[in-house]
Amino acid sequence: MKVISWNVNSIRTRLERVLGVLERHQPDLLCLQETKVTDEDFPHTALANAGWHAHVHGQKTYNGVAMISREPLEEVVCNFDDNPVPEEARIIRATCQGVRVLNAYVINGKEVGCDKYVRKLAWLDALTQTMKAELAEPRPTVMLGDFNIVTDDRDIYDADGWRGKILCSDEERARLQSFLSLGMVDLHREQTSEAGIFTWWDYRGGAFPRNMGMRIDLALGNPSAAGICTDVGVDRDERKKGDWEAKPSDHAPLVVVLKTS
DNA sequence: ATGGTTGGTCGCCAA
Repeated sequence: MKVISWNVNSIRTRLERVLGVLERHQPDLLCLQETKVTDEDFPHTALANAGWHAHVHGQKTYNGVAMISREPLEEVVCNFDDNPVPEEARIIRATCQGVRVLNAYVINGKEVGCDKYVRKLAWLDALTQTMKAELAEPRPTVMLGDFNIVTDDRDIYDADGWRGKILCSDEERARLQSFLSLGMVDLHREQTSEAGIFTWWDYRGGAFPRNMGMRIDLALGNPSAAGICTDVGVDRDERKKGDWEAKPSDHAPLVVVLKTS
């Protein structure tokens, strides 16, 4: 089964690209972040006409997550209990072909120490509790999405310049470690230890052509999921395409392949 | 440190 995670940065602006990714990759499941649309205004019809099911958890203007699949998903849950920011639509989970999938859009945090940063850490702490409860089930479980955290120096173009700053602080990395302490592994890092694999490039300053990026979109899996994960890769072409005529998202899709029976 | 681009929405906020 193929699962893709992609911060689409507005599904309405990039609907044609979403349809293109679905057509090109033929995934079983596409997990989107930053759909930036209410459930009412989500382009349900266009996706249904192309043969896809969509489960959505959105809001006006900001955030928003969605799961788009060939077959209907099971056990769909929006949001999570004890969320310190319940009004922000940042997580949706569902079961696809027996695999539990959590699709998360982690708070950016803006700057270390500010109120948004404090909320980011609290939200991640609460998510850890939800993750722990999910892992009580022995089935393959994957959490993927835009984590807005750079794991280590290999995952950013200028590690020294960013050290301790937002996305790279010890406190954020400790929250990432807490997921690993639950037994989850970074499925991408199971495949390669190579430095300079990025999933996001700033729109500003020609960051993409200069490859000034970061790996902040991740796929974590429990041992059961890791055991059947055969490939993880970044669809860099999707970020590349589009110079000025067909605008890309600032994130590239992260493609995860699991060998399900 | 600022930079400076994009999206939603229409004066800015967020990333």
